[in-house]
Amino acid sequence: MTDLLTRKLENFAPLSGEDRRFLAELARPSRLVRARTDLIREGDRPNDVRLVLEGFACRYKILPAGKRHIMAYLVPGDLCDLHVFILKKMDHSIGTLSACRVVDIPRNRILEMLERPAIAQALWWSALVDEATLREWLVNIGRRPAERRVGHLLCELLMRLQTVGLVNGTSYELPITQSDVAETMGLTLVHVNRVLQRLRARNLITLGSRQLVINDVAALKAFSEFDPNYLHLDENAKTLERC
Amino acid sequence: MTDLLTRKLENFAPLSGEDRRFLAELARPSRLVRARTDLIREGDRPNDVRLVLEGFACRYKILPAGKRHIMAYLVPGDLCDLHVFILKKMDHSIGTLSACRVVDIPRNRILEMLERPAIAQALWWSALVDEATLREWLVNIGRRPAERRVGHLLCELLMRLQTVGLVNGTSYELPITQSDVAETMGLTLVHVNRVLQRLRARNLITLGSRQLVINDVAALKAFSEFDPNYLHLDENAKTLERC
DNA sequence: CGTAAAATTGATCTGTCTCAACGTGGGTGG
DNA sequence: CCACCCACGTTGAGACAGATCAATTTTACG
Repeated sequence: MTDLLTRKLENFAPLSGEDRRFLAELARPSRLVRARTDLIREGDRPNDVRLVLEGFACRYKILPAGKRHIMAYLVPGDLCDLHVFILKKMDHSIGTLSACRVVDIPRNRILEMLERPAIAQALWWSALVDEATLREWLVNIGRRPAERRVGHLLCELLMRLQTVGLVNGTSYELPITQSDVAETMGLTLVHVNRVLQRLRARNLITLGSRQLVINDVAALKAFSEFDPNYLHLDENAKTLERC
Repeated sequence: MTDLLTRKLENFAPLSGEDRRFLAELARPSRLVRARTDLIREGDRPNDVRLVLEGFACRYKILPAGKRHIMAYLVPGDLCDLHVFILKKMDHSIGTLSACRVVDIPRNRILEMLERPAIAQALWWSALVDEATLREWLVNIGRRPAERRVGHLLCELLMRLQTVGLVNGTSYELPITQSDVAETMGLTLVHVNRVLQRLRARNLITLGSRQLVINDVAALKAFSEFDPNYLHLDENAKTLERC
């Protein structure tokens, strides 16, 4: 439960004991945020970086017609806005989906982090994986039919939550609403509902009361054309290169 | 025509004369690549960074069904794969759409670039803008009907090509195929054709023989819900912050 | 000039949306 | 601790944007 960030970053770069200690201390003053609350809004200039410890948050934009589109999920261990040091204004908002525990990490803390080579490299890795994920989502939404699209999302979350130890066998907590899924996939909530029923009917998943069970992981992955290489999880660099 | 990269980066960070000289020299040994040719493929481990000087290239993935999806356009002045130093394997391919002039910049050249604070900052800015563009595309594909979707793309290209001086008034060369547009927008080539006709009928654009004229920029932007803030062009930082 | 790539047109089909109810479970105030 | 209530999930019927299939015309170019 503790040290999710460490756990996640270690997936990529080997960290020293001191690195680990440093990261563990980051999570010190955390706060609770209720569901459906904005952490930062489009147009704001961010002052610090947020780290999610518990719960699901998301990046989103609101369209002129008032509809929300979700562009990324932030799950425990995820860090937002390393951008802080470069871009002046947020071009999108970040809000919680479920109740969350978050930490606000001030700028100078981040600068200290970036001075530790292993952490810095792992942080860039994480930023690049976020970008790769965006590309995969683009393909997912652009090209796959609704059923595969939703299946793909469930597979991705399985992998991501696994890296922070939030998966029990083949099951994880999914504290979001069907309407959230709809706003993520560019679908209607009505259609998401039917799609989930069809995934259940195919005996691929069991979903109820915020708990997802993937009945047959290999089958769901195959069905959803899920190829995890975009998550770059197998690149546990033993070499420390320059950042 | 020369120094597109300089021109682009200056949009964000003020560069010294020496910075400019440095960037100008980068483009030295350039090569021509014919249309529809891969520059690098999914699975490859990149050795150097590519810079596009002329023509259009794109990032793409091929789906199991054999269909290609384009996830980004690379236009003159665009740099690919700063990732080189972090990620081991390409999770997507890059290929030319039209004939292109490109430069291959070796690793050590890049390291030298990153040692120049102004250039380094501008480079990170550019990477973050690429990511923001991906998010905007996600919304575009996920939520907007075909006509607006295509209009949005044309507006974005107008802005991006403007920053490198490739726009004449309100017109620019668009050396890509309707089928390329289809593969970018998650639409059918047949439907893209009809959409373009409708945009012409609305008197928003004139398009023929690789040349696009936007008849009424304000109208097209409004119609396409185009808000350029995600390109972060107005942030000509006069301050040099730490990277 | 000939030929292949690109653009265009027409007819039909379908996945997803829209609108409109209705069911349900878990939290909260009385 | 029960009853109410509201957010969430579910179901049905009908409409439509965009897909598919299949030609045909136009353009670029060797």
